[in-house]
Amino acid sequence: MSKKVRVRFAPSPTGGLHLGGVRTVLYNYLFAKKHGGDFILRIEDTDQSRYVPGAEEYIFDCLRWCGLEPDESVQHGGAFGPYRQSERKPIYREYAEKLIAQGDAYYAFDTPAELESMRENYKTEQNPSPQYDHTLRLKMRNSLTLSPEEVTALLTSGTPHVIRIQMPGTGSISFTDMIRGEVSFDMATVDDKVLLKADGMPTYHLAVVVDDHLMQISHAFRGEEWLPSAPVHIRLWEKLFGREAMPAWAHLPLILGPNGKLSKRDGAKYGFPVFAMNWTDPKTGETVEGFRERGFLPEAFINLLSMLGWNDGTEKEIFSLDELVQAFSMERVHSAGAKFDYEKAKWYNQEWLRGKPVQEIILALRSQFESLNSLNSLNSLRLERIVELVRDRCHLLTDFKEQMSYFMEYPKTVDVAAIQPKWNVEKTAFFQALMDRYGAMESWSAASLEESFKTLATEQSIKPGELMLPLRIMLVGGKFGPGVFDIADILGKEETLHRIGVLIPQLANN
RNA sequence: GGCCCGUUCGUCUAAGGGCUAGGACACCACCCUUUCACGGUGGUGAUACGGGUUCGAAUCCCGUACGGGCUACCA
Repeated sequence: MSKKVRVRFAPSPTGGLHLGGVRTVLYNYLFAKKHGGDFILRIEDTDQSRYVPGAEEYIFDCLRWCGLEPDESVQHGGAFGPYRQSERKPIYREYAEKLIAQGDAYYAFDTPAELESMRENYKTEQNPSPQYDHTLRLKMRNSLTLSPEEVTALLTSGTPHVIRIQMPGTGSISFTDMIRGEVSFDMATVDDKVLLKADGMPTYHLAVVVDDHLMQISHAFRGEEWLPSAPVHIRLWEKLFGREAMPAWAHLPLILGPNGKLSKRDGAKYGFPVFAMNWTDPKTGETVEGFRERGFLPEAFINLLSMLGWNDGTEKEIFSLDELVQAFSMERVHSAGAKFDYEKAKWYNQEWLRGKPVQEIILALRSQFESLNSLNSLNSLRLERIVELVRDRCHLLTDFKEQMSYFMEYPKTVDVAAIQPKWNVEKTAFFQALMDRYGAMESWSAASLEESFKTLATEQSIKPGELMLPLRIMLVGGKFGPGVFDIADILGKEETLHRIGVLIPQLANN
């Protein structure tokens, strides 16, 4: 029988969680759940120099928001911990030493300066970036070129060193990618990657192989940017645990920005979020906006991400997470990268907003806008009517703020210029009379307000069309929003009369 | 430069050798609407190029071009 499906994602706590990262998590998650397996989250904190405090918690917060909680992780426990790479340090050295004993790796004592001068010295026009590979390793200071005595002496004296894989200078290596099929590499073109760093921490290359083995990972899905280093990982599997035990690989297509691989800079540059949630770098204080704060619903965020490189073969585009789990298959994941389209992203959110009960929208709005929480229960009822009225005009949760603002307080700006040129004494008279009529009304409803308005207009021989816009400007402040009489209805008698009354003298005097 | 991956409307994509290359976003027009949206109807718009294989190619093969990724003691 096939072993249980176990997939893992290994974020590095060095910053925010971007679109591509969340999508990788999502596809891992979907595949695992579809096959009744586990989704493991391992923290890739090997590079201490870039480790940012708070980033680890941030990653979990993002996943929680998206509804993609791992089954095993630093925070959730599990049988294969620890899940933080820094806490697994001794394990990696053991396997690195094993490779050396087998003759598949070696110690290298080259200093950063020596490496730099190597790259400088061997740089040519044909080869601008020489690699530490089979053509150059015998010219460097390592356990291949030094005598055993020298090596022992350097080691015992505590000389800083790394362990490098020794890639063969001939032959090729190939594997089957679930998305791309057979991929093969000429081993002579692959360099001797560092496996264990001078500080004793593993590089990704060693860690991913050792951990995938120890954590019994059955499927390894990651971004396409890892494809070039796949031969190193395949080689490590061959030498350490055997190819039969190796997980199935899938290299996901990249999510592209307007210019190549999506970067966090693109967000600021083109005006859309690139991170799941706001991320503030504690070192620089710089904040990059997240989809959540921009007003996206998690369902929509997940949905739009899922469709960037995958579809179910039908014309269905709106999927809940549960539906995705059902419909997902790695066979239908694309091989080509997908350019992120913010306009379409907003459309997904609009669709999700449309299908949501008012109460849930209000709940989401309350969590986003503190000011809404101060409303009492009576206003809460009013809030429901308002949300129902403006929801069709909103793509994002944040759009509600603007759409609802004139219900909550007097309009911040009033576009008097839109009606001033056509204002006259007849209109002044009309609105004064309207205030009397409205003031005397017993039943305050949109229908009765409209009827009364039109009757008065007819009596005074003014076309209602001439008066609708002025009324709107008075109540809303601009040329937007739902029907004026609905607005007046919700505003209530007192506030409606106040807003009309305030503007009449202004218009009449100019 | 080298290695690897990729290429269908502007964007996301459907079509796994056989209808007029279908849908969605965006855009345009019209309808609805005495505002702005929503909605409805319709429209513009694509198989990168060149060779093969085949009765027949978007689809399979080769080449070219273009795009992207990698080329760190980062992931």
